[in-house]
Amino acid sequence: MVRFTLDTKGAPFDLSHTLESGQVFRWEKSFAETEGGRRPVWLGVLPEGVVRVSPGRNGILTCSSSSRRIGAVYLRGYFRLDDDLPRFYSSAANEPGLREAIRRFYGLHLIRQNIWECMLSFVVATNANIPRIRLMLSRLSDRFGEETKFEERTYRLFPSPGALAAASVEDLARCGLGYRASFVRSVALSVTLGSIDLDELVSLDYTSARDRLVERSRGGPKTLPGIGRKVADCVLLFSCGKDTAFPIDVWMARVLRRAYPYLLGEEIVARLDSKTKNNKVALSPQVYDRIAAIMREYFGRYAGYAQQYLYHNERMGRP
DNA sequence: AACCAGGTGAGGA
DNA sequence: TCCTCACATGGT
Repeated sequence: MVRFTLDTKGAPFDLSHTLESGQVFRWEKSFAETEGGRRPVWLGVLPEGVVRVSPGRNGILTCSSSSRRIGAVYLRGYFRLDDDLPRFYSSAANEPGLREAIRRFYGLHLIRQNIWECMLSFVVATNANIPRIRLMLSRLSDRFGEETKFEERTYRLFPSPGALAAASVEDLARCGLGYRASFVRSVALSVTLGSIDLDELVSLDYTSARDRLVERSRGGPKTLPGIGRKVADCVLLFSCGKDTAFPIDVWMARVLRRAYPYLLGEEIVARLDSKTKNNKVALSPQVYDRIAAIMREYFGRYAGYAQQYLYHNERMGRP
């Protein structure tokens, strides 16, 4: 067991907003009674082990972890505490759509998470809601992840590519994955066989990395089935540091339609208004790319951050 | 009890 | 190239 503290003074950081904003799915919140009142305690299962984090007075986080590999330096990188949020905030100070979101979720950070876990998480996330995503990932981990101990309790780490590649589609489906089970297996296989090099994505520019994730090889089968533009953008933003990535899901489509119709133009607004039989927004790859390009140009360097604030604000409902 | 969910790939026009 | 639709399953 390793105890340490993490000083977040000098930079806006809100642990709960960050962990509740739909980027990561293997953190659980509880509460502890202290002399100062009730405070949140977050327990996270990371690739290197288990960690407990609780925000205290003066922006000091009290932490303990199961591994020496998870310490203050690690979490500083994971929570991206060195990001210049004040600069993002001042660049958005007069932006009508963002102002409210920044006020409500002041201190929300993008997280830099493990690429493999992030990729699997958002493959599984397609056409599902967040509670269910958490359930699927927790079942996958319980069934295929390595055991680890922390404070007398056992946890299961996120399963490795090899562990999932070795599983049968039926066994994967038993984790409640539905039709995503075959995607999960194929993606795990591609990573295991080296058809895609995840670490390389970090060094590529955004467009090349996106293409690497999405494209099929010469009309052949996709190397990464289940990974389209939206999933690729999530992976690039939440795990590869591509801060101009701008994932567009149904919530983003809604807020963009409402708050930025003048940027999108009539044609795209009409697309966003049209629904399929299933009452879903019809976002073809081309329209997705056009919207993302417009918003990227509008928000610039902080497009990814803008997306995350707008997304979370929309999901939390407007007061 | 419908309707929805951090979408995608297959198949047809 | 474009559009439409099925898809499993748990949440709300």
